[in-house]
Amino acid sequence: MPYDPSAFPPFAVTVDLVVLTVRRHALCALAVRRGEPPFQGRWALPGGFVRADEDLAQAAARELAEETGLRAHEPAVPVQDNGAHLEQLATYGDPKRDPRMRVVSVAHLALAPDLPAPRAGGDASNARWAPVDELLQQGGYGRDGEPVAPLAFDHAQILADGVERARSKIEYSSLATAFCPTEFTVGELRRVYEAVWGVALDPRNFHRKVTGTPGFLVPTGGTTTRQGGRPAQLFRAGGATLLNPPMLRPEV
Amino acid sequence: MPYDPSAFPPFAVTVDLVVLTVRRHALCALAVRRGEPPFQGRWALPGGFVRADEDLAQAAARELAEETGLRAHEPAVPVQDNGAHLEQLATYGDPKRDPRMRVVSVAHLALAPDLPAPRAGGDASNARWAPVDELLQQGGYGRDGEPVAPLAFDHAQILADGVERARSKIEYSSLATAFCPTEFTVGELRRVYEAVWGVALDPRNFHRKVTGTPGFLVPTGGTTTRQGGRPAQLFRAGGATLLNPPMLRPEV
DNA sequence: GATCATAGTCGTCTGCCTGACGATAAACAC
DNA sequence: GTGTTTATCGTCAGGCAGACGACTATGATC
Repeated sequence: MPYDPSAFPPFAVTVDLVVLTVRRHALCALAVRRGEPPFQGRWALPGGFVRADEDLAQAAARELAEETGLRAHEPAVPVQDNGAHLEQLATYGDPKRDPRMRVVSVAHLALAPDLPAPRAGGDASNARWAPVDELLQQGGYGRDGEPVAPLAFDHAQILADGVERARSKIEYSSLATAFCPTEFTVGELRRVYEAVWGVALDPRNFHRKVTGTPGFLVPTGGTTTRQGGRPAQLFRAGGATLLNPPMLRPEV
Repeated sequence: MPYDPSAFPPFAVTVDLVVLTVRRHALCALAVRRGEPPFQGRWALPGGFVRADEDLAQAAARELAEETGLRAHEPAVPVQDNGAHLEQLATYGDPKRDPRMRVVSVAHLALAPDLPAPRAGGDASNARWAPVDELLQQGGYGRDGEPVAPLAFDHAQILADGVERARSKIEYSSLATAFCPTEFTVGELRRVYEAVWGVALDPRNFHRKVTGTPGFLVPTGGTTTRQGGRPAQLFRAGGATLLNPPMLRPEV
């Protein structure tokens, strides 16, 4: 017994993705250049329509794979083998958020390790990793001095919400490891926290904290000297998803 | 320049509400009885279609007012004058969640002080406050011994997600005061935490904690003896929304 | 090869917060 | 008055976090 279609207004439903990674000590997000109006030529978050037979999480995972080649992991599953963490973020449905028609967008948040340069439809100039600070500053100037146009639609708000979610979630979950490759050092993990929070952390206290939190890190036995200096132990992400006690973001 | 309507599948978009309150030491949710198929006669969460010119938050506030008479407060605004806290919870869009057609539901979470009995369309027998434990137990028996049918659609999942959100959010925010009337005692606030978390808390340590957290509680100067025993100081919710340090849920 | 710079790891100390719990205070019921 | 209930203050020991000293193991430089 289908509804009478005239009994409710029809909506288009899309998924938009906040894909975050840490590159060169900076928190970066994936941005794609819009090829058609509205906001033609402006940067936007990747996204697309949800298909008729598709769950929201499936649609987000499909878009993520199309844009980055990443496979998505469910939130509950520990991150492994270069897959990305993917979770629902929030839903945006202001009647005027898309000038063409009524579009409700279910935004998702993905956390990925550092990746090779992205390709959007094979065209590298239409997709890039950009520091979130740069994407979020309104009407400012980028690192290269050229003016920065704000993101299309309400994507600046969505990105800001995604960044805030990531910042708070690495406090009490092991999600920071989603930014790291399968094997990583304590120092690399610390640089992730420093980039996401934008603060400097004491290496000694950080080391004590993460190695002392049960289930967070599992030593693999290997060592590496990637960063120079004394070789560091390698770790994998442990089974714990909730950290107890949590990592504490330093006061303002 | 509207989209070609054939370029994407049409969706119906609804808002569903998890309205929580604390009654008689139990965390309760608002449930309404369905008057038509599917799931006719079963209990469900209140909700309805988003209108063509309505934002998602507006739709949720409208539904909340229709069901309870409560006015909604934005998440950032301190709770006052018997308004309820209202925030977006999550969005549910499984293609099969409604057997009639493709419906995407943007669930919202509302926290309200103890209220008089609800009325749904004026009919009291079709709306009630039910303990969440009772609504969530699958195929069990209620307090009166009669069998409990599970909630309609995927509403058990939505309710469970809402309860979990509330449980974790009162840890690090002042949201527990949304369950209290404008003026309340430390003991009343403690009973809110005990009901939501389902644990017993030490009255002395709780008192020290909440009165010592800056910005959480503001004494009004009055006292009350509502609960019997020695008169207690009355407080209002302070301006702080984020508690630092947070309230800690006792270990399992 | 000695020295230096870099990064990692282990300890120590102090202050704060927490949980456990004793003690006192102010109302009501009998 | 005595008992009961709830509120409120205090004390004490253990744990964790921030500040920071010390030592280790590598590569770079002279």
